Amino acid sequence: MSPFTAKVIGIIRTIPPGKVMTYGQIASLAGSPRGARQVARILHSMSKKHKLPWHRVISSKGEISLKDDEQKMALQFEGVKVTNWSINLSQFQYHPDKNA
DNA sequence: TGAATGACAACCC
DNA sequence: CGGGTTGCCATTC
Repeated sequence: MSPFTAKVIGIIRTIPPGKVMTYGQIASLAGSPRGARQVARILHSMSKKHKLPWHRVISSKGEISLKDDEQKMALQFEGVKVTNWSINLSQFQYHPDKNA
């Protein structure tokens, strides 16, 4: 467990319903702008052990990676329009408040 | 300790 | 615009 991992988890937990974040964005906020893959690995490995809203984490193209029906339905339920596994980032990507 | 992996991202053709 | 390849970096074996 590295500070990066803990930070990534913390960031994911801050994603509000109806919003999504990309791996690269999360990785960047976590301190590793190139660590998008680690974010993916963290989700893959820790999501079950943590109560992370991993379904709000998508690829930079605004698409669901797993193409999991549960994830898609969860997002739609929160208000995110998921069209053919794609999401309108400009409309649903979450921009964290630097003021926090 | 060293090598391989991976829910990605960016670049090139 | 679409498809394929390379780079990145922490985690895992």
